[in-house]
Amino acid sequence: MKVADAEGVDALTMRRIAEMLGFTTMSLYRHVPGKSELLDLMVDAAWGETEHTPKGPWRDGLEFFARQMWAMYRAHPWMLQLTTSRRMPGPQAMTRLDAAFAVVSELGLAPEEIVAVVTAVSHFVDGVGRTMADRVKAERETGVSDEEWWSTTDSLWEHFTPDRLPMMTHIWNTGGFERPLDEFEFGLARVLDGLVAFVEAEERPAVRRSTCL
Amino acid sequence: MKVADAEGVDALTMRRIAEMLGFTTMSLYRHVPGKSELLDLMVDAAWGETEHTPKGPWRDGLEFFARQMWAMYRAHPWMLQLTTSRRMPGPQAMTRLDAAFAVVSELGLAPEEIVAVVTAVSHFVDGVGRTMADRVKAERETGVSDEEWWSTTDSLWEHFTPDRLPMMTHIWNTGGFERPLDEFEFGLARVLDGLVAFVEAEERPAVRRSTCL
DNA sequence: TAGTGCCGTGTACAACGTACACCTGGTGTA
DNA sequence: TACACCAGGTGTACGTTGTACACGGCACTA
Repeated sequence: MKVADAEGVDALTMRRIAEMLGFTTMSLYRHVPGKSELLDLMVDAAWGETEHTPKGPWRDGLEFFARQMWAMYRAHPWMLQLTTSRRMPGPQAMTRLDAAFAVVSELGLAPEEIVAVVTAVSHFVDGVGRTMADRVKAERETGVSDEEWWSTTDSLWEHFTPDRLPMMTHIWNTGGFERPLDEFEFGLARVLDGLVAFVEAEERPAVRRSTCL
Repeated sequence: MKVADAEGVDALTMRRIAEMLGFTTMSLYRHVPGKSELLDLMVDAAWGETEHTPKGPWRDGLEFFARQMWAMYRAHPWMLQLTTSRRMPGPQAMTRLDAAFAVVSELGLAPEEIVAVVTAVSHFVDGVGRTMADRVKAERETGVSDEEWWSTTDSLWEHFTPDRLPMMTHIWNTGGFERPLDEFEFGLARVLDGLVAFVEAEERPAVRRSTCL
């Protein structure tokens, strides 16, 4: 995890891990069936580092849960480039999920609704996390972050801006991209507002059941 | 893209592409600098397949935008396992984004707010898409989907359910996992509700500017 | 004392992206 | 007509990856 945090998950090879531990590469396979299982363990270990969501007002609890996830993703961006090869969350992630369920359990929601509420929050955090992780990776790989990047952007800009992207040019010219709102803060507040509206509605809107897959 | 859709992005090797086109592997490098640029092109081509977001009531427009993204991700789940090596969206994605900006542009929002609103929706769709993509990948790789999977799940369940996961067991026992709500439909409605609340508020809540990175 | 696992080692292989040197046929210019 | 040029296709080769497989030593038990 130390390597993945610092140099990205691509730098995390079995040989590298072994070298760092002072053993040979193949010795690792005495303790772990393969690399993907090892990555699964890393992911669950990261979940284990987060704090347990406390009981309390449900909106605060959900917000806490989201912020913990966000902190986790910021500390370990590699989590978002991994496909969770197993289909179920690991035990640590399960524990955290359970606590999040508990927070919304006193609202009299149907069980599917409890799941849906927590899932909606997770999906949002996953989404922000992903673009954050991509940004981190791109910065590490290309080295430079601002000086070179924005200059090339400028030239690109002139290339296809004219009238094919009217709104973008307008936003660009009025500085909307220069001082953006915090994507996580803004989105989280909206998602939670939307959930409040759902929970407080006298008759809750029906939602389609999941089609298979 | 045909290969990636059907067999996953891991099956998409340069040799495979060349073979499919009837040329040798290295001939591809006459047309594309490297694989990652080719993947960038694929991603942007997928954006090009979606329909242009029409003008109209802003909530409908945003919903349309989200549904188009969702359809795109369902058709091309591999898009979500790729790290967009370049930092800017391609021209097709740009065009779609521009149309989405246009939809919310008549609300008198500040430019940063326009960006934030569209970004929030995208992040949510990204998040749902990601877990969907993982599920698709897992099903392809492990072959079986239900019969074997749920049986192993059952045994796992007995293992650590007792009292460490009270809410999960409760939800499990009351069938909350068996007939889940559609994650996309549910979440999208909440996110849009939250955005409506934001837009209609007399004084819009301040949001922290993005801290760098 | 012989047997039985656990744990670490070393070599080897297939698959990947791609660098590099080479060939080849069509086109533009003298 | 001659010739240079070069976009586009070919073939071989290299380094890196995950990991299969055969092997060696150690501790412990019957």
